[in-house]
Amino acid sequence: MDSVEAPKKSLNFIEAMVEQDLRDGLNNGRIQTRFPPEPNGYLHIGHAKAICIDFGIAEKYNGICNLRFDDTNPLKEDVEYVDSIMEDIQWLGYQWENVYYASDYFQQLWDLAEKFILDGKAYVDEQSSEEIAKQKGTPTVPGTESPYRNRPIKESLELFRKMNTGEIPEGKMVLRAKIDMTSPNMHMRDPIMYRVITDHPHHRTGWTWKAYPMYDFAHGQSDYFEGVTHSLCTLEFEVHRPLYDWFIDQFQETDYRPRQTEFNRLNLTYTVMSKRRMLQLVEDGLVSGWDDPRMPTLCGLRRRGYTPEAIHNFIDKIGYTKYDGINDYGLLEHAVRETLNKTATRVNAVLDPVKLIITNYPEGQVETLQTENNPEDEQAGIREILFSRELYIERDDFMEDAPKKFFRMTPGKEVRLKSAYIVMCTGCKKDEEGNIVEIYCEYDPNTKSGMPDANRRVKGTLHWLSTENVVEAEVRLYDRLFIVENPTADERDFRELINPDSLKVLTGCFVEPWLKNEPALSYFQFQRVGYFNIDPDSSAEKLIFNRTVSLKDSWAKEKRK
RNA sequence: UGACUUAUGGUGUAAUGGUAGCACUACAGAUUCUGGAUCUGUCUGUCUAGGUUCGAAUCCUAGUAAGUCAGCCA
Repeated sequence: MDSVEAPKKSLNFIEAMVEQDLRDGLNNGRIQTRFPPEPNGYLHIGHAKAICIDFGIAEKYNGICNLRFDDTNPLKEDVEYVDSIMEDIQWLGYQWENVYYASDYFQQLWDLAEKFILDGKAYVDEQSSEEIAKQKGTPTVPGTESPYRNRPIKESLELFRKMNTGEIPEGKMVLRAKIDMTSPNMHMRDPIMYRVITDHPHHRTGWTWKAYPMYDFAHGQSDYFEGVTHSLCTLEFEVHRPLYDWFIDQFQETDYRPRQTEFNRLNLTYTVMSKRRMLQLVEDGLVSGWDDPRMPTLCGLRRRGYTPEAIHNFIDKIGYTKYDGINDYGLLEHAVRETLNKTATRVNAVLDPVKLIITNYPEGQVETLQTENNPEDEQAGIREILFSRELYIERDDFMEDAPKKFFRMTPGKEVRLKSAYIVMCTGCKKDEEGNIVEIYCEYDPNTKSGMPDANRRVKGTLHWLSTENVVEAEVRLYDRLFIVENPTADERDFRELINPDSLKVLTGCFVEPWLKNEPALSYFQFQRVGYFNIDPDSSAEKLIFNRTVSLKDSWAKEKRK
């Protein structure tokens, strides 16, 4: 029988692996993932990619996903970030099964570390970090063993305990796994498991601990304690995997074990994604903060007008592979346009207003016209707009001497005023400097939208507002933050590569009056212009809109020719 | 010159030994009361060289190129 089912969307390699594991009956068919942020900064679109796979896999295969804060470095972490991270995850539409902290496992990790010492698999090294680094060798030169490597187990155990009492100053001792100093994998050359941090409290455990586990010892073991089956992370942890597996090999008690799988991180053109660089942008005042609408942070994108659906749409398009490429910023813009096109209410807004006078329209007359809220959505309904003799139109929509392909207002030509009448341009008035101050036209009363004559073919349609019925607004036009595709790869400092036009603030713009009562973050399509949302700093007294993304503009393209 | 990983149009991603497809971009055209959206079409691709096979983007070998790793960061 013929069927018209949509072709099955192919699985990405992680989904394929999970389905294979399920077929193999691995871990009794249990699927558990985790999203493990370090609470030391704000989440960005790259994290969103990780969140979507971590939570998405759990959701798709009836598993669970926990949120686990990887808080093993008290120097860098703060509660301040915990709340914003949770907010961003929920904004994306996900709910974790449990919230855990790596610091919840400090005792368990400690006991495990002692077991490693007792088993002769870890030792306390008293050398300086410089000495340890020197002995580590290089990728091409094998390392040499520490003189403390074969000290008595009892000695290591005593010293390890002292590392946690404050008796041992910072930097004087570390606990190291005893693996192989000649391994071609640097991470296997007796990696550090614990270091001492005495003069900084942990944001959750305070002064309880003086010895803190390193990522490699904390992360995999936390996965194991929690019962994670699929530990998904980005490509740079590939070389850590042998160590991840080695630790678990040493104490694994049943068939169960977590498996680490790496996927490509998200790189975006015209964007910097590293926490360090983003922090510099904030600290140098190059952006207004972490939630500056030009930032790739989730709070920045949210303020810019991106919706969770738009983010998901984008993440769906880019996929998960092991190839470390760079994604087009244009694809992100396409994703948000595609999403908002279906949902954004259309409104009239005139960003650069000039007065249009309909000379044959009765003075003082006001008509109430109807217009669609969204032609892409029949459910969206219609609303009323007021029409009168004097209107505002976009300065760009008039040219006194227009080229042939200019389909807008120019003397002697007809254009349609959206949802109103067809008008014929008759001229304009200029000031002494030649600036156009008024444009004149005559309307055809028989061409009101809905009337038979309104079906006349007219090339251009303009948006407009009645001068009687507008409210003023500030409009912030945002564009990509950098002028080069890959600021990180450029030899110049990335701060010199900032797009000087990434923000243009327009004042004296006009919008439909009802918009002043809409809540912050509401989003709209300014008809023929772009997608805009209401900035959180906006108020009924002072309306502020952010441009999320412009509409595609084939006239701009035509003009360039 | 070590280990690990990767290589499919300009970009991202499919094809799981059997017709190289999709999306974005670009470019045409149709259509349109948004120069938006929608629709149609066009351009452009399996890193190289060997091998296995009836058949290779896919498997093997070698090369080339790229990424990651030498924090008491994660």
